[in-house]
Amino acid sequence: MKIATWNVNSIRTRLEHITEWLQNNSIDVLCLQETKVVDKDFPRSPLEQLGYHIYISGQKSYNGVAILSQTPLQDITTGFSPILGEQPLHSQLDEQKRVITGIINGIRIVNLYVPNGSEVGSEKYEYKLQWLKVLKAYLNSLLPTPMVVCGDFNIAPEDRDIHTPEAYKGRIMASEAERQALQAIKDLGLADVFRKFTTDGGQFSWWDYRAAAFRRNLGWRIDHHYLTADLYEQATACTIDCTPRKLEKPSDHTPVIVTIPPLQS
DNA sequence: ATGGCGTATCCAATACGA
Repeated sequence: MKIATWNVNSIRTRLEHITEWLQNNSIDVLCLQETKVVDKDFPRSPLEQLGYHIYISGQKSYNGVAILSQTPLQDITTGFSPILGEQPLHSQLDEQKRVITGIINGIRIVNLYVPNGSEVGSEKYEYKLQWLKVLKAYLNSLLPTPMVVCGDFNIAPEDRDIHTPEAYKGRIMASEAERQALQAIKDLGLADVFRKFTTDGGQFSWWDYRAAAFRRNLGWRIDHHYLTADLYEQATACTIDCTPRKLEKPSDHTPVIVTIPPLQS
């Protein structure tokens, strides 16, 4: 079973890239971020025609997540509140549509669009750290079900995940507090499955649109799959597909795919 | 230090991303 994550930076603008990519790759579950569209305007039919069931949580202009699955998902919920309870903090964080989850073959898929954070020390940075703290509680509540937690984390876990780490030391997506917040989540029993297969640097999932960053491979690896121990052991591959990033008018991110055995006992 | 590019929106100039 192949589970992919892809920040598409507007699903309406990227629709042809997405349908073409799905036709060329046997993807069972696709987790999308930054769909940037309200639910009533989500382009369902072109994706349903490819056999996908569609689960969405969108908003106008910003954020928005979706799961496409060849098999129907169970227990779909969106946001923190259904799992953590209706508290003011959770409701407030749920105004931005960044979380959707469901179960397939006994595996819980969690699709996340972690806040960007803008700049270290900014209000948005504090929001990001608070959001990550709530995310940890959210994921803890979902355990011990086997999980694939994937999405755009907007954090480079290590220096080898950044093209020029010394230039970004302590900056947004590389700061110590962000990395510690991510580590606290991993300490629940989740592991970055890309690193099971690849220790190299220079492996990225996002490249700035500016300064010909993609052509020069000046990127960051900020799109990840975190797996519970059982699934991590069973995973047979995790690959970054740079093909869509080469197209005309691409997303600034490219898909990352994990392969795990089809059925869980 | 800034902007560099791209997307969305009250379609023009601004917010936001990473």
